[in-house]
Amino acid sequence: MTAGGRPAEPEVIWSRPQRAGRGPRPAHSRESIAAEAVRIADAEGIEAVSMRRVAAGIGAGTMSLYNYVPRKEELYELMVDAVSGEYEFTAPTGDWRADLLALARQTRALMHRHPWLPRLLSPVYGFSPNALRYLEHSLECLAPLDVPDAEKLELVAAVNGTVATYVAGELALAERARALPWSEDEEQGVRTAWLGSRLASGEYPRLAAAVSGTGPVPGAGLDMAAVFDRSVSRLLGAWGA
Amino acid sequence: MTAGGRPAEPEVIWSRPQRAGRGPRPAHSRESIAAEAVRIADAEGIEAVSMRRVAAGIGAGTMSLYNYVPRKEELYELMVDAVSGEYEFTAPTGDWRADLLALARQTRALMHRHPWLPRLLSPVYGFSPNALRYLEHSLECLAPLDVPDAEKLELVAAVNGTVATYVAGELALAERARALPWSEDEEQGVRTAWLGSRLASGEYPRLAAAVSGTGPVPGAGLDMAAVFDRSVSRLLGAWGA
DNA sequence: CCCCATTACGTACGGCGTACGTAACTAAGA
DNA sequence: TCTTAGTTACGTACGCCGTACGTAATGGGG
Repeated sequence: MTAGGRPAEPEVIWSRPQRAGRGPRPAHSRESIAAEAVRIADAEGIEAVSMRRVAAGIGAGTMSLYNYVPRKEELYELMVDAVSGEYEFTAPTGDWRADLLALARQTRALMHRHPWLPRLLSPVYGFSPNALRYLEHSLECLAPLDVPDAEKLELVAAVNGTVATYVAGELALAERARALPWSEDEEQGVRTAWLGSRLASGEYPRLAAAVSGTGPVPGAGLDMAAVFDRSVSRLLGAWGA
Repeated sequence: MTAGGRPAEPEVIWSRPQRAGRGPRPAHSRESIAAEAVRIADAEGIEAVSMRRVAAGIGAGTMSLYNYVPRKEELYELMVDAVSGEYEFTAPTGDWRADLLALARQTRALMHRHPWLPRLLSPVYGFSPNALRYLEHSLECLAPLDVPDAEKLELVAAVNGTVATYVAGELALAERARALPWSEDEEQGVRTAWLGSRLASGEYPRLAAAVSGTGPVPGAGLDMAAVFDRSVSRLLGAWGA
């Protein structure tokens, strides 16, 4: 082990004790660190989250942060778990499809509050404490569904995948515009113009016909919430009786 | 416009001419640049792809690359389009579900060949030339399906979302292990141990029961290809008659 | 033929993740 | 109670990164 007590062995951050027995009491907590990182990401985008920024934000020296978070990757894991704590789980109603749709709506709202979340969501973070609470609650909602447990987990994964992809699409233009020196409208404008010119080439007749009805962009004037509900409901309809 | 001819205005890289009329003939092409970036990402991971590395790889000065690619983000866009060219489109059979499943299998194989692809896939890249070819072909396969065109695009998006999420899950442990100084087995070991200890706490009874059958990990001994087919087929089953 | 847009690219700046060394601190063991 | 070993805090430094900018070379259009 190095002088600073920073291990280079495989570990999961959640199994690390927050407080070791021996030395001075830690001046910070994982919660406050995660909260600061989330604050920065919400305000300025995920690319503004750096070890230096977060450390400064909680009033610590940069390298002190490494006593709490072994790598930046683990900081991301903390962030995802922190916002996963925002779910409000209510008792299952008995209608598992309605319950899962309500959960999916919560996920969508969560991602709109934290637009960096879809990008950061990774299957390897899927076993953080709050992720486990989420899975447990999902299984509780799925109690009335008579399929093997393994398939229930598949169902939850499928729903979450659909939700993540859907909301990523909703947020994509805005997120990209925030990271670049021009506005979302300008971004949308050049993309639409490019697409229009390609479609006018006649190489993609079916696509041209398909987008001629609506705008080609993910949500020009549509009620996104309604489309979202419909997509998730359709997926849920593929399971069970 | 700056001295170097590098615009800071909104634009889509695909609408930029590869060759301007005036000066010396460009020594490189977008294709070769994208190919080099893909080569690096395949061999050493997406985080090894830097403007310096790619420029050096094609035998150019670092800043020369900016004559071809205005920002690193656009390099990613080139990469995604480049590998999207690996699809082999065959004539629709008339069975749209089979055709779309075959396409989904190709996507899965593509992502296994280029494990960085799921991470990089972004809805804003969805209109690159090869993405348009893909969409056009998908619509061709969906000709027998009698639903509005807009819904067909929704269907394609839903399938791709499911595929991306699924394969990201397949690759997650391996990709994370490659980026960290330990092996996939070690990574899997510590994650499994952590999960086991949490489940043993009794806080998640349903989850504990659900994972007691199989291992908790995405694919311990399962036939992933079969599970994949089943997931996609189920989704396809939710559409049409 | 010559002008000037365009290509090529070296230098430099501010930021990043993080290895490492050192000093201050405190709980556990003698 | 005193020692000591493990822990926290954090400054410094290294090697990367993306990219702004300035300058020299190049070659097609008027």
